[in-house]
Amino acid sequence: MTSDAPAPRRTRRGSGAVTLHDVAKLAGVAPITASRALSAPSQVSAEVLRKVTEAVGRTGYVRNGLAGGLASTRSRLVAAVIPTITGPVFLQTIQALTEGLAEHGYQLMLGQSGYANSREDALLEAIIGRRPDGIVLTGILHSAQGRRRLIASGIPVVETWDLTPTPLDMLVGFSHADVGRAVVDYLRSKGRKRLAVIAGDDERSMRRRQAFEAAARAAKLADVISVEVPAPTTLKSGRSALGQLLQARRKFDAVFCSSDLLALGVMVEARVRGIDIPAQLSLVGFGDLDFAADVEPSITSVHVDGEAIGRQAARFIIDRAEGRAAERNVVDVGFTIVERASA
Amino acid sequence: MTSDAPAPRRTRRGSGAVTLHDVAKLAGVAPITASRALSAPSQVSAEVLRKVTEAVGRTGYVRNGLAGGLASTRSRLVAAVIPTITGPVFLQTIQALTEGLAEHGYQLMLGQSGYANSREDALLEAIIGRRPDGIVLTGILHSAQGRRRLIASGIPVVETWDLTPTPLDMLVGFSHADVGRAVVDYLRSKGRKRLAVIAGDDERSMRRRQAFEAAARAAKLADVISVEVPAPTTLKSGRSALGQLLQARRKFDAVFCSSDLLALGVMVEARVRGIDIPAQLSLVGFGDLDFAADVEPSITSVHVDGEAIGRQAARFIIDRAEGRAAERNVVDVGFTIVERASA
DNA sequence: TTGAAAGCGCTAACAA
DNA sequence: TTGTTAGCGCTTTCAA
Repeated sequence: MTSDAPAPRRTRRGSGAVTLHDVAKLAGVAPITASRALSAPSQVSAEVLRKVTEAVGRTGYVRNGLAGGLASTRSRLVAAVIPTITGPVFLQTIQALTEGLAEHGYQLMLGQSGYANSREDALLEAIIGRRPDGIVLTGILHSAQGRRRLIASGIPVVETWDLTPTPLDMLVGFSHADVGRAVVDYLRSKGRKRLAVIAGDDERSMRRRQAFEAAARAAKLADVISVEVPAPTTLKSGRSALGQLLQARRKFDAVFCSSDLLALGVMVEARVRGIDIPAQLSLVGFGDLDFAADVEPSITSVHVDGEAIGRQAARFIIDRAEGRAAERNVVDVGFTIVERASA
Repeated sequence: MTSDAPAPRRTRRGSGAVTLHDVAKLAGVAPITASRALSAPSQVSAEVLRKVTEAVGRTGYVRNGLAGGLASTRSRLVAAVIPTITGPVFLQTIQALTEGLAEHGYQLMLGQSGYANSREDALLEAIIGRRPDGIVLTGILHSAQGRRRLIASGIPVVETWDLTPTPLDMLVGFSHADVGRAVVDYLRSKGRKRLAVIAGDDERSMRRRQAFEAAARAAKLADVISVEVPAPTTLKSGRSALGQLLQARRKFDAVFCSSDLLALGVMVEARVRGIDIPAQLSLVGFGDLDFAADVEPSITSVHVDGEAIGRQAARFIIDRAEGRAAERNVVDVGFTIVERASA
């Protein structure tokens, strides 16, 4: 048998992995049929399904998502942008998001923007270039150019952990201003009148702080004493912030911290200085991290359901990707003040 | 002018985004030339570079990474698998990894395997399907099938936070057994003789614990009293574990905890029970989290440079992806015991 | 229910 | 230095 087929003039070898083509050949069907057997089994006869499934098993075939994404313009990739993974605030959200996505075959890409807007534009470009089916933003998008680009890309966006009046697209969060006001109410109900606040210098902490200050003013309380600390907040900055508050030489009987870590720092420092919490000083944290309930005294904290935020964000994006119309684009998950020993 | 070109028989509309083709046309060059201008500017004349850059600016072109990845079999995607993002241990590693990758245009995909091996196989399939240029494993890969699959995929793998004698591929970590032994030495040098340990039930914590117990035995100390707590460890489980140790009604003058969170729990519980740390009880944590230095008393802890691990993992993968031969496949980052007030 | 053809947007291989 | 051609592996469109 002479082979007089022209020799291939160029060869390009791919990854060498098993392709759908191989599976189809082994199963004795066309590639497209094998494709359907895998992605829409109901559209295919039982016999074909069997043969394809068997061929997949024998070859160890794993679908090439890049090729699939290119062909279908659905990458099943979702990007999440957070300021930094080291801050504990968003972790539950990211966890729930990852899981919610994984259940539907979507994979999370993680990007860190930093608390400054330094890397933001580059990050956004890298993300958009991967053609994700959605982008989840936690924390503000600083750069106007970035916002424009995102909108121009047409990629569904979910902003989280906030409730802006002008969402880019979809939104899951709660009102930080309401938190500030609610904590004032709470402290007043405990008979506290001289309020202080320790807050990170990130956008949202500042919003809580401002509302806190305004509410105190509205309630005719003494001016709130404020200390600003750099984000991300730490136990250490909580300690030194309490020191600063004391130096101000104005009395205060309650402190609202913009994170539980700060609150813990205040607690440590207060003990060192012989200040009794809650007798002399009420303490309210934010975030209701795991440990808040288990330190002594336990920390009263503003609880936010970060998990619900992540789950809802996943749902938003998947619904959009699968072409389901959403009933609404904004979800307010609210918050609660969990009363414990510290206040 | 009659157009008698045959009408296109099928049309398929892509994402609608600007393509390299558009950019090339606008710049008056061939697509491949535009491609080179963007990915290897040095291979292109200044004039071409200028025209292409301008065209990119005017169109807002963003490269389609899926298409590029498919064509070049280099996705510039790297997957990281961690047990859960909620445990604070790996965060610094993930952060450094993300950053190290981003600097070179690589993007991180995050997967959570859970501490059980439940989702592991599905996760691995989802990851391999994305054809990442590398996979970073933090935490053990339980499933044998998973390991086989990973190897079969040919994707570079970096295992981290450990030093196994039989790495799948590349490895950055330190010896957990050495940690256990070093802590025994340390406590002995402080005159402690009756040791206890509180350890999470994950693979590596157990390895530290076993070495700790063995070293105590080798040093002819009394048998170590052990309490095992479920991973991920919490402050709460640290508190109750101290309670359990005390119930054992055997004296002990030092506790080694498999995480700083556990150690903090022990500290809280000890204070509640009137046990003086470090006078009556020495306390050593693990991880040297942020807060360890700032609580009262500060916590002596085993410091591991999680950041270095992440950076090295990024370097490993990028070197491999760019075809640079590595000098070595295993890096031991070691650890140090940071002496503080608690021991 | 199955298949043939075309092409998603890019880059490797080759040629000029 | 630039361009031509041919895919990468999959899924959409259209047809049977």
